[in-house]
This record gives sequence, structure tokens and C-alpha cells, in this order.
Amino acid sequence: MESIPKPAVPAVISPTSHHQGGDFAAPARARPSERPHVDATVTLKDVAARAGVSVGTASRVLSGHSATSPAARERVRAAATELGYRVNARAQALRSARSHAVGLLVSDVRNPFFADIAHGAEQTALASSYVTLLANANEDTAQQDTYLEVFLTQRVDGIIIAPQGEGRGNLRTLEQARVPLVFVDRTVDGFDVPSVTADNAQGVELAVAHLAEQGHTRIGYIGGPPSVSTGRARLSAFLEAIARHRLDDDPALITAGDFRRASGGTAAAKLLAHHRPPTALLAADSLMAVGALTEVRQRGLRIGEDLALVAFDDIEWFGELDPPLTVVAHDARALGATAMRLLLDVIDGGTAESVVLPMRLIPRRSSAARPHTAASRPSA
Amino acid sequence: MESIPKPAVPAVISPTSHHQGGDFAAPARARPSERPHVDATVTLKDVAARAGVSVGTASRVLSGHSATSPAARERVRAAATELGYRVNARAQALRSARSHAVGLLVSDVRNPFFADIAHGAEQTALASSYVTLLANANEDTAQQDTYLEVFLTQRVDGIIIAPQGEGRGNLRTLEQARVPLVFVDRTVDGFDVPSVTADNAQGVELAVAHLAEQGHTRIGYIGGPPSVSTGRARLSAFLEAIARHRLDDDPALITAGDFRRASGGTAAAKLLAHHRPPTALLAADSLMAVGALTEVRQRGLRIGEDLALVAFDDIEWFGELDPPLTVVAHDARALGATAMRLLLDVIDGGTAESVVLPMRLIPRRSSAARPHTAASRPSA
DNA sequence: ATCCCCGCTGGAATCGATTCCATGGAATCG
DNA sequence: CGATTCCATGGAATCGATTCCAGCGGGGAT
Repeated sequence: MESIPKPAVPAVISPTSHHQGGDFAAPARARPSERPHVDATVTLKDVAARAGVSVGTASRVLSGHSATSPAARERVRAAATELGYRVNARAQALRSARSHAVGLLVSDVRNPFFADIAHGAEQTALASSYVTLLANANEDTAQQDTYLEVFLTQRVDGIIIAPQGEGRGNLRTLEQARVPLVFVDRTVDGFDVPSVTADNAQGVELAVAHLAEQGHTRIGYIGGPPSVSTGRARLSAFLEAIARHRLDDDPALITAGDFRRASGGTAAAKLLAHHRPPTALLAADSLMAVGALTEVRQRGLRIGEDLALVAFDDIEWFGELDPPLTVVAHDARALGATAMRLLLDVIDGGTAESVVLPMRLIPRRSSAARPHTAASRPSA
Repeated sequence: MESIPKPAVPAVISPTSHHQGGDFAAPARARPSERPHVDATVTLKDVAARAGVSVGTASRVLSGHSATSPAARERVRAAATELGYRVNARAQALRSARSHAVGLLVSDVRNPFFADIAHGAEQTALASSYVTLLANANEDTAQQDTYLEVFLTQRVDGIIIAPQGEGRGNLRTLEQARVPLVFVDRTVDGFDVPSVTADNAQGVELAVAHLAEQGHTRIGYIGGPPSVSTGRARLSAFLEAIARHRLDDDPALITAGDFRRASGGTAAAKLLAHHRPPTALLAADSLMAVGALTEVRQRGLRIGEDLALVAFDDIEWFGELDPPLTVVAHDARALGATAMRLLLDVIDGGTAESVVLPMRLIPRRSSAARPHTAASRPSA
């Protein structure tokens, strides 16, 4: 983690942790009947009354934004601790237009890639005492819009989204409403929004170069949906890489899925049914790679021997598969963390620059297959 | 930074809200460029003004809780639509003590099991237009407390938690603050809180019976940490099952990890180093199972042939491993969805009953090993 | 000594929505 | 036809915190 200038967040009012043990240990002594326990409804007025100051002063002490006398400071702090005061974030948000909540919209946390992003984003938010609202769009534009609507009514301070579609729905609304926004992993054309993405062109080039090095000339491509920017970017990068390396540019070698597992299988089946099947497969996403893997196996072919397979996105367990999968990977956690850092920056009035993270090749056994091996073995 | 003394006008909003009112009489047709775009800062007062009623009436119409005349209803609705009014959830929450936000605290969304829970919970919440605040405790009690504190200041309507520890920290605070609470997957002793858990005893029995059927008598157990209820429950269930099936109750066959991958490897190493190593392993969690798998492989043993392995929690890709892993599974998604349903019930004043979901055995190749195979092959 | 400024404070307005209360008019009843 | 009830409504209080404003006392400058 880099060191970021810690934003001047008035840090949610102090640790109740110690007062619990100390002060509440013997509460009954003072006034047995008047509930000594932590009450969610302790308000600033109560604190002020106990400290013998006005609510204004109490607020100033606790937020630390304004000058206060040492005496007042001491007494207000003491009163707050004794009563177990916890600022009401809702009221605070209403008055000060800062809710300390940000929305995170991904297509599905069950996809390990997005789970990593979510984890990275969430941990970064916590460090600045922001909470993260989790939303799954389920690769569905309608649900994406529904959630954006919900975020809007919740008046979140900002939104991180792995967007989908052409940006016709609520994405426009967001822009017009001037809600701080950051794209992660994907982008949408025509939006002037800072983004954190992976260097897709570089990733594809790494994969293709790797396969070309092994002597492959016919690479089957299992791409993503054109409605998603990474789908488009990787496809065009693939076409370029193929040309650059002077490989076979047979259009029949290009297929597209929807970033879900099943579509990877379908695509693989289509590719392998060709009368001159590819000797290597490149999948634009981890889930489709798994689908392809299953399909290939069912056809009695052995990945890594009869056929090479390279996938995008490294998933923790890809190394445990049989055979371990070669991948072009990026650090999903960093993706999420960086996006959140950018967002917090924008929220604080800064102007964030888009970030492109590098990808790297992790060669494993699945790409060990050499083309002649496959050539010697007819399709199925 | 606030050095410039400026008027108390929130600079960002005003221009749009003003000219809008005027322009709307003849909206898109007259001035295509100044579309009636949705502005986040439209307030109920604006709607009321446009509809020619008081804010009270406007509120009554939109909330639908009180009687209103058809005429007023019509005009308020129209005004709201035209202005793109969106209720301010913060203000609503402050006044009505209902924030439509719930907290979800799991140990780590990167664990597919918890990702499933999160997905199930979140989708259920959305159906009732609640937002879900995501929190990762990272198997760390301190961070768990930090997050509960954050939830408390955010005044969430309720919390779902896969708890950890003995319940000494903020868990008690929650109880005292009467925040609606539901335990998921795990519980904590001494808390009268509705929970949704899996039938651990049944699951362990299924696994042990399955292995016993194959003739195994020495089963190595890789358990979870005693600080987590599932860790304790599964261990005691294991001991009972061993006794019931009259299997070897050698204490050296019992180990404990921390529900993380590395600890599974360590535990497996320890078990296999025994002079009479087990012929089967039972791991109390999926991540530890993967760790064990790796360790076993490195020792040159083949799962499913030299050694049987059964794991808890089915992960989507367990079937793709080599060999596919036999598991005792429960529906994590249902776990999360059910927990959320319970929570919403409690929030609405209901009294939720705890739910125990059944587990089922999914036999795959990893448990095909028969004891004599391993017996014929000395430890490593 | 007088004036000014500064630090600190209490009081009050404010954020946006909900909800209680009183009121005016229509509808109902004896 | 007068009295009671009911309905819809406007106005105002309220939720809990922030922040502006005015005022008070004291120290420094003139």
C-alpha cells in the first residue's frame, strides 16, 4: 500500500471500547434505576447537558473543527465517554451533506475477481471510516439501474461501478446529479469519469506472444460480450496481436461469450468443431475458461498436452486445477483499493486521474502444449 | 480551508433548481438543450410548490400512509415525476428511525462461501429495497468490533453477522442497544439471537459414515478454531461420530486450523507425519481442504487413490479439481437469503425463529480411496 | 485609560422529511 | 335545519447534528 495523505476525516467519535470496561463496570452505584447501559439514543444534547455546556460547544469539541477551551474539551469528552455517545451519522449526513457511505456496484461478488475488488475497496474505505454499500447487478442492466436509483436515494457520497451497457440508463442520471463516480475494471464510452482498469492490450499481447513462442499459429479466442468495455478492448487487442505476430486470422477462430461459465463451454465446443481446430485457446475471463476446460475434457482432450489454454484473471485456485492454468493476471485487490482511493479523492474535491494497472503473465502447465501435438491428434 | 467568507448558499445546487421551475411549463419541445434533467437536489418542498399543496400533503401522497384527495394525489405525483424527485433517505431516516440499510459482517468475502452468503443476503434485501453494508472482519476480532462500531454510528436498521470470538466486545453493545441482530453460519454462546446455521452434526455424521462405509477406520480431522462456533460444533460432532461408528479415536488424529488455507497444509503435514497415518482426511472448511490438498500432493500422495479427502462447504470449482472433491455441503446462498429474511422480520417487529438448514453429501472422486490402498503404501 | 480584537460560548437557524394538531368544509344524522 | 362526524389540508413541531451570529470577557496596542 502506498501512503496516501490521510483525509481530514473527523474520525467517527472515539473508541467506546475502553469506556465499556471501565465505566460501565460499576454503573449501578450512581443511580441504579436510571439505566446505566449504553443506549443507542444518547444524543448530543444529553452530552452537552451532562458537561454543562451548550450543544454548539459540544459539537465543536467533538468535531474538533473549531476552537474550544481545554476545560470544555475535557468535560465534553468525559461526558461523551460516560454516556457512550455515538454520533448519529444520519443526522450528521443530513446537515453536512456527507454521509460517509459509498456505493460499490459490481456484476457479481460470487465471481472471485469481483470479490477481490470488493474486498480491496471495502478495506480502503474503512481506513477512512467510510462504509461500503454492496450491490450486485448480476450482469443485468435493469438491476444496475435499480441499484443506482437506490444509491441515489440513499444519498451516498460516491459510487464505484464496474459498468455495463451503453450508459443509457441511470448512469447518465448519475453524471447529471454530479455524484462522484469512478469506473473500475470496465468503462463506458462517452463518460468523462476517472477509471481504474487493467492494461488489456498489454495482457492480450502477453498471452498471444507466449502462445506464438510455443509455435501456435491457430489460436481460438473466447471473448466477452461487446456490451462490456473489457470485452471490446480485448477483442480488438487480440486482432492486433494476431496481425502483429502474423498468426492465422481465420474469423472462425473468434467467438464471444457473456463472461459466464456456460458460455465458455459453448464457445469451446464451437471452436473445436471446426475442421481445422485451434491448437490453443485464449479465454477473456476466468469463468469462461473454466467452462471451456470442462468442455475440452468432456471431449477427451487433455489441456496442456493436446491443447493449450490461457485465461484472463488469476483466481486463487487456478494453480490447483488439473493442469494448473496459465493466466494473464492483474491484481484485483489493488484495482478495488485504487478505485476507492480515487473516489475518496474526488469526494474530497480532488480531480482524480485514471489509472491503468499492468498485467502480467503467469505461465503454468496449461499452456505447455505444443501445436504439433495437437496436430497429430485429430479433433475428437 | 474555509477561509473565504461566502454567503450561506450551498453553491453547487442553486442555479439549476431555480431556472428549472420556470422552464418546465414548456419543457423539451421549447428548448431541447435545456432538458428537464433530473437533479439530485429536488426537495419535497419543491414538489409541493409545483403541485400547489403544502409539504405535509405532498408527503402524505408520496408515502401513501394517509388519506388524500384524488386531485392532490394526481398533482403531487405529476410534480414529483416532472422534477425527478427522489426522497432523501437520510432525512427520512432521521425523522422516522428507519434507514433502509442493514449491515452484513462476514469474515471475508473472498471466501466463496461467504461470497455466496453475501449475494443471497444482498439480493433478498434489495427485494425489500434495503441496502446492504458490506463488512469484512478478516477473521479479526478487533476489526469486527471496529465495524460494529461503524454500523452503530450509521444507525443501520439491523445487522447480520457471522460472529467470531466469545462475544466480549461490541457484540454485547449491540445487544444492549437493541439493534436487530441475526447470526449466520456461526453463533456465540450466551446470546439470545436468532440464527441461521447448517446442521453441523448431521454434516459430520454424513461424512464420517461415508468414509466408514468405504472401510476407513483412521480418519484425520482438520478442524476449525475453537473461537468459532462451527469449529467447536464440528469437532464435538466428529468425536461423537467416531465413537458411534467405533472408529479409531486416536487423539493424534485431531488437529485444528484457523479456516485459512495455509493452516490446512500444516495440519495435513502433521497428520501424515504420524507413524500410523490416517487413510482419510476430513477438513472442516473448504479453504483448509485446498491447503491440505496441496500439501498431500507435495508429498507425492494421490488424493482419491492413496488417501481419501472430504471437505466442508461446496465451492463451485471443487468439481473441477483433480480429483473432484467430495464435500458435505449446504446452500450458502439460502443461508444468506434466509438470514436476511429473518432480519427484516425482526426489524418489522416480528420474532424470528432460528433456522437450521440441512447438509448433504456430494460424493466425488476424492473419497474413492480405500483404506487398504493406503495401507499398502507406507507413509511417504 | 480606551479601544480593538480574539478566543470562546450560547442561542438559533438549518438540513429534508414525517406527523401531530387544528381548521374548514362537506357529508350524515336525528 | 342544526349538530356531529369525517376528510383533506396547511402549518408547525420534530428528529440530531452543524454552523452562523452575536456577545462576553480579557489581553494587547495605542
